[in-house]
Amino acid sequence: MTPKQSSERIRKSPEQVRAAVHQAVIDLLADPGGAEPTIPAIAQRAGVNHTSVYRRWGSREALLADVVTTRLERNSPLTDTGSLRGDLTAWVRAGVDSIRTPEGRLLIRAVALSMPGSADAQTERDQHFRRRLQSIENIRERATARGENPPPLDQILDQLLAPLYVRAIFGIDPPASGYPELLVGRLLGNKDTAEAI
Amino acid sequence: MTPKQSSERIRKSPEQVRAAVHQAVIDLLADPGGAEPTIPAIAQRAGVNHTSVYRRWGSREALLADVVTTRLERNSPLTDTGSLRGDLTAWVRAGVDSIRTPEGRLLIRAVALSMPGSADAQTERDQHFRRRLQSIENIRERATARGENPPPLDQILDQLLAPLYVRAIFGIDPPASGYPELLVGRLLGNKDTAEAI
DNA sequence: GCCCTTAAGCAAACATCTGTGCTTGGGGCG
DNA sequence: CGCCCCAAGCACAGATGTTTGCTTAAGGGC
Repeated sequence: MTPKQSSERIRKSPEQVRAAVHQAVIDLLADPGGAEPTIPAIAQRAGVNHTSVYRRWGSREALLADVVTTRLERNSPLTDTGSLRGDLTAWVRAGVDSIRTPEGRLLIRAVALSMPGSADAQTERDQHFRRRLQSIENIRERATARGENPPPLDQILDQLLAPLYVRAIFGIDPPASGYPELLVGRLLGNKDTAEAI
Repeated sequence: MTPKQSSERIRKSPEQVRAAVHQAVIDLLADPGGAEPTIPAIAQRAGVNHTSVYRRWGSREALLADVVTTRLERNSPLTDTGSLRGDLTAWVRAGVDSIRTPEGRLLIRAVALSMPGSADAQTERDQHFRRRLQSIENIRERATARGENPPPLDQILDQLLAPLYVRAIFGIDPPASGYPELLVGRLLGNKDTAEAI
């Protein structure tokens, strides 16, 4: 086994390719000046041949969907705080933190918008959305088990998820502080909390 | 001057080009099976030369923004109903009607997705958004002139505009009836004592 | 240790999008 | 009626993205 010289071409393993490409997507999305990253650009950044990307993922949308899914899988903050209000607030706070970073915003933008009207894309989009709603469903079920009476899913969609997504997509920063409490307060009613308007 | 035979090339007037291209964008967006329409595809569908499109609009984003703006301009239902609640309800109802049609949904989706992270695109996006918010601002100003106390713009964004946009983008149908009243009711309070909060 | 399947790398063709110089039709204006 | 300017159309060139055939390294199974 000759030690790999600097001039020696080394071939990445499939797992290395996967990791490098994922990281490259994140990096390029997070770059504020850059436009929509193309597959050749991603491949170059990752240091892999672009044909490897084409053959493995097939399309830009599939690649983005893979990255986003992996990413969201990692941070599902389903900690049980003991109350519906606490769970929802934590959930929103995680979302707010996520959309504060350019990377998070652009990931959401990417997944929300990368799928055109084609049929299979619709399926993928639905799956993404199902995942997001599933975590809310878990929170609702826990609340029901506690004897609380959670609002219907539609209302949570309108009042918690929608503001986060629209702000992420259009790049509108949420208020600096207290935003999770504000949204949840509007949803559940402002109880004894000293809220500012 | 030979009368224009069928084989004779006839040149469209600028206004005809504009109309044909706009219609082509709508048609291609509304086609469920189609992918993101490109400028050559749009031009071909419109029966104009693609260079005409490039020279007049310059970019795909600018074209889409133009179509959407024109479209939204047409149905700006800024009728004065005499009350803040009435004005807002009418505004939401127009939005709901718009996103019930595939064409309306896809237009909103298109304008949201057409702007990448680049700097000038950010400007265009802001302009689009400003237009939408401007009509809300008008409603707020009228309310203030009447002596009513309208909620801040941010709150209207979160509670009226965001649900509409998210439902449009993700293709989630709004409730069959009473949705405008429901959203406005959550914003202003469901009783007629609207100064609660 | 050897073979065999898998997938990365390479090069080249291929398709598509984007932009430019030029010609010419069409409508407004004197 | 005739001139002039604007913009649509055309042909072509350049850039970029996409796909394919082939070679060969890497890792697993026997």
